[in-house]
Amino acid sequence: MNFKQMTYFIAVAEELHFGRAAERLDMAQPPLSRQIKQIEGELEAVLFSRGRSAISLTQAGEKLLERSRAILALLGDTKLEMRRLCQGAEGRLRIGFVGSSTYGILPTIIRAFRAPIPRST
Amino acid sequence: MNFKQMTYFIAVAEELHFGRAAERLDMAQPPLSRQIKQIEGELEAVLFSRGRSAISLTQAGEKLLERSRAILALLGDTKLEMRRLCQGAEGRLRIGFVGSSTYGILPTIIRAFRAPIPRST
DNA sequence: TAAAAATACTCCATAGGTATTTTAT
DNA sequence: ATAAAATACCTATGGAGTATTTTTA
Repeated sequence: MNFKQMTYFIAVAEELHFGRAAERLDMAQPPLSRQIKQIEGELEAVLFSRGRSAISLTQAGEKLLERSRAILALLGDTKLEMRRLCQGAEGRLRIGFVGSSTYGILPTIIRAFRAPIPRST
Repeated sequence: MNFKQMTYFIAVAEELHFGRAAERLDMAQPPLSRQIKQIEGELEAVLFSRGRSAISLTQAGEKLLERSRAILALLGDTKLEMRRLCQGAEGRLRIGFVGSSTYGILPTIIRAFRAPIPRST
């Protein structure tokens, strides 16, 4: 089971209809059915009760829905955190030097930043 | 980023050495390096400071290690829960009927369970 | 210069698509 | 009989391997 399969499962669990879930996921119905089957195989659990004009979540399915949402939320949160940390790192970048005047050396620093990174020999 | 990449990242973060991490993951070093690079690209974050004889976690890397462990723990927990629910479902299966004696019909029930499921016409 | 990571390339597994069949009301 | 899910088959993306190059202490 992977994150993509979790989003697939959540879509089917919310729509309770493979066709509509596939549409919402912008994919075809057969690969969606197969992915759900694969999850069921891997977990050795039946997640949906299939009937012609109504599928419903089993007890295991209900639980998995809950957990999948929690896991995906934690993942999303982590991605935001990563972005935040990078911005923070940029925000903390300060350059200082000791000398009588900043103005003389500033253009040199700027040129150094803009120049291609030299290879070591 | 997916679960597999998380386990890759955790291995490198713990070993602080791509070669050893690859060995531990029972895979070659180049695909491991590529997967880590791919994570860094997706998250737009540098996770390791690379030096010749020492790599180390950046601040973002430390955070991701923490979060990855939490996410994988939650996933493992979920899988156990699924198994537990299925066992529970099996445990609740009871068959009853109204009649004077169980013994006469029991072999019939057993045969019915063992027979191939008939197709509807 | 040597140990380690990155790159180049090749191959294969699997996710996804289309067409079709099976199922259940 | 019909709507919906499952199956069959094909294609293509990308993950993993081997060989090699690049890096830096």
